[in-house]
Amino acid sequence: MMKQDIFQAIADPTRRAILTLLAIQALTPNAMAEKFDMTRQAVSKHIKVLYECELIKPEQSGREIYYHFNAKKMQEFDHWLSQFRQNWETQFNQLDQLLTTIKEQK
Amino acid sequence: MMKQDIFQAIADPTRRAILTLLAIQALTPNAMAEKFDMTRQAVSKHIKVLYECELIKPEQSGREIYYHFNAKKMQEFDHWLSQFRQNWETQFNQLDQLLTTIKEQK
DNA sequence: TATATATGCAACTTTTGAGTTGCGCAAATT
DNA sequence: AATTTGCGCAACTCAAAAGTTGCATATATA
Repeated sequence: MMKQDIFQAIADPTRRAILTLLAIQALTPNAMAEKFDMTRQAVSKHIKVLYECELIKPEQSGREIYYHFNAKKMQEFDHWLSQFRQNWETQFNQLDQLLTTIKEQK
Repeated sequence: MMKQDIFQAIADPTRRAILTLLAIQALTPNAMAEKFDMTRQAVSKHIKVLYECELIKPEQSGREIYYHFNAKKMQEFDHWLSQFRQNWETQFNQLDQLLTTIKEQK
């Protein structure tokens, strides 16, 4: 498992749109293909990428497969991003200080 | 401006490493190239991508260019992620409830 | 049982992107 | 002034990824 890179997975705009859709409700591959102007097979390949990095989960229902958004996996991004969070808070505090200093000089 | 996609920029592992480096301290292209086993020109291309989506900012100093991490831009990513945050909190609450129910049944 | 539908897999083409080599320009050094 | 150094740009190669067509399989429906 984890054949695919989660960063690579969200790099594609179509896959991001799929994730946004699935975050609202689970859908079958056919239903997704109808939403985008794309063949079913093309969507199917995106699904494979998203599935392999565990961003979505399949739920078999007869011959249909409903794909669900896996929120837990999305948190990996959040974790990666957190290394910068300290940094941007600092940069903004510095900006705040600068603005305050300018104000006081007036 | 904004020729490059921020998601695309982050998709590459080398560019992610560059961002991590620059979040700690500003560096010149040559300094970055030394960190990775890569030609300066290869790094230079990554710099271009990161610059064009405003994830880094150049600071000219003589003939050297120090590139700084732009924390503000990274927040855009955070913003995109926030659409799922509600979702994953919900999914975890549901999991919590399920686990609680199972416990109570014992 | 025959047929239609939903899906995944494989082969192929086309596009994109990472990395290299070579060049030119501007700032430092001699 | 000549040379070295730091950098960006353009052309090229090569690998990966997006999308297509065709096919196989499994589940419904007639």
